[in-house]
Amino acid sequence: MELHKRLDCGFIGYQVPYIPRATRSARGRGNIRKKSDSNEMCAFDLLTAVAGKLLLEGESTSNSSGKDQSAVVKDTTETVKEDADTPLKENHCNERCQERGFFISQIVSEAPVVNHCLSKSTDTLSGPASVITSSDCSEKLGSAEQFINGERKTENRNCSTKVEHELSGYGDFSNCTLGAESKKQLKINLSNDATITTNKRAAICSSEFHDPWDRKRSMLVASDNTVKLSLSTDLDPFGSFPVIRNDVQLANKDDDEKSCGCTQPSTRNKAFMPAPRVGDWRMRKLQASKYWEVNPQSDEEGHVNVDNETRHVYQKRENVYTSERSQRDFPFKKRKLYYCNSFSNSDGGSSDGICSSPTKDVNRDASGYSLASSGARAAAGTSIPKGASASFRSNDSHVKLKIKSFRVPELFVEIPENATVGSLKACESRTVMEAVTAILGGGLRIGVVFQGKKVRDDSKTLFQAGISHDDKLDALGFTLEPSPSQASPPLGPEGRSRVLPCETPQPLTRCSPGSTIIHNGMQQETYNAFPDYSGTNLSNFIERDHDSAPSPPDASLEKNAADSRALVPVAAMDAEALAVVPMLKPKRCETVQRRIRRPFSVFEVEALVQAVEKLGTGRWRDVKMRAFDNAKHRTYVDLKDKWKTLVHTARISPQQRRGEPVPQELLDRVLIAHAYWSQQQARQQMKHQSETRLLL
DNA sequence: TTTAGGG
DNA sequence: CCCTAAA
Repeated sequence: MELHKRLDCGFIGYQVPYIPRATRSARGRGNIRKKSDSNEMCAFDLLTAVAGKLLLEGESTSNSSGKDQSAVVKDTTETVKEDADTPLKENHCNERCQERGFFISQIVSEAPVVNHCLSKSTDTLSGPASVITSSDCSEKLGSAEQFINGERKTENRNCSTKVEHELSGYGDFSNCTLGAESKKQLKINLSNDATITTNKRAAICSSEFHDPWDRKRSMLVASDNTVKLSLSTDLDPFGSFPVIRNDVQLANKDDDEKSCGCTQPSTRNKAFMPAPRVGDWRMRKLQASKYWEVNPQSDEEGHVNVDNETRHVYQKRENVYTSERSQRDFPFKKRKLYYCNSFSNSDGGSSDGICSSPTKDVNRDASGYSLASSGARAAAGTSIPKGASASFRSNDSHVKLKIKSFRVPELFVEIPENATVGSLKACESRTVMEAVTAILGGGLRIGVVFQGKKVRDDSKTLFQAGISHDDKLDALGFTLEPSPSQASPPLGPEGRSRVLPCETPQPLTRCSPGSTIIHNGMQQETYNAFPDYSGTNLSNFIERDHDSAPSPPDASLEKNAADSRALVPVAAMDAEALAVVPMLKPKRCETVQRRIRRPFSVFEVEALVQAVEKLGTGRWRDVKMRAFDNAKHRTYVDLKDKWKTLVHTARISPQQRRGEPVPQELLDRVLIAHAYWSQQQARQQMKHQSETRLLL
């Protein structure tokens, strides 16, 4: 049994230390498209660099709960269980998930500079694309709100460890933080006449990206859609919560050799399968469900489709390798495909399901936004208002952009309790690597948000878009989205698609961190669903939830979850058994929404009184079934509570009563019934007592 | 799961 | 309404 104990460890944040950047942007007129390029490359290079090489240290991230947790686990051969000093005991695991974390430090000097894309597009690069960094170093914790727009907040307690690199000057990155906690900034200087273009090409480039450490590209299945990274935290109306369907594989590098060369990419695209969830039934029940459209061709390997739901049928582990291999190859080939077929395929969210709907059209331009067209427009000299000439007075009319931080979704890792700390590190490292690469490796699109609105017209100059150097930096933001090429499987050209549910924790959920997915080696099927607050269906579900008719999505989810539960295999010891799963926001779990208050109507009171008169107090379940059977939102506890208050109300003077007045007649009946049934209860007790006495 | 009772 | 001990 012990073997199957798990440790659930949350991976909460990333911090990316200073990464030298070799490439300087070209001179000349900046063009935001290129700027997007550079942004993209910023993010991408940065993260890939991080993903490429990680040094993982187990470290507590709890900032307040005692020093015992802050000790770095050093002995990597010690088993977790034996390590009494580590807060990794199973019992505490769930509660402490959010307190524990890993800090990833990178050997900076070894971080290669990744220029793949950039160099590719060098020919078109021009402009003062200087990248300036400031290392306004980590302000710890609490700033997660930055990422959240309006009321949608998530408190991501993070593992903020301060990295205090100094500003490194022109053309360098310093301290980009992947995580909610830091406010490190990455500033980009753009000239004011740069144009805005969200670039597809960059995404394509990214798709073709080669890992500097020569990791097998096929190791990762990039997220298929809706990866949203928030770059501009304050302004991005969509990206605050990255909705991530993060199909991460935990492939061992070494596994590549082991695996057979089965490379039928079309046969298994588990990357597009949602992960099964196990855990709290209630949570599952309350999960909102979203749907992704995916290509139906992935339906081998025992994936069963029922209606709009996808079930997973695990196959034996022996098959995993094979499928894994092919899985890994899948994105690789897909990228190639897309490279050839780039533009047509990257026009935005054709396969986007509801999940991605909030942003799927970020880059969509009614006029089309192909590289060519925007380039042409730019070349033709997009008309500039006469007044705009002022902005060209000097080259100093630059718009400063800043990227406060990158947010990378939380990961949830499960590891056997008797695994060594070393394996924990190893797995975490790999997990993180792959997660990051999965997110970014698929390529990113960049959207521009100005003053809360998406700027769609890529051909506009910054000036035309109203982005001036006078503006506060905060007015301008970016959204990062997954490259649509990853979103729509190139295979299955007929375009038939099915809908996959994607779960999103909803506020009503009471969740424990430990109740998330448990998963084994087939990480292809693991995905991260981050709460997408902007999702339309979520609110629907919430509303539906407390009204009578069970909604189909709920039902499907339950089924799905049930299936998953049955199919989750026991994890083995090896690292492959580790899973990447979403860690539900701890804070939001705490902030379980109170049910909305629904005062009883007189009609309801009447029904209640009647039922109680008949059945008596103490049979609330019967009362419920008798009088409120179709009022799903009234539980028997509610009825009992209401009776309680009714009795109280009846006893107090009418002046003291509040709310909708209950007819005195009803209150009288309440008192009568209450007295009667109290008497009955007392009699019952007397009876019992006398009976027992007689027996004695 | 229900009941009972405090918060 | 929530929470939870106890049945």
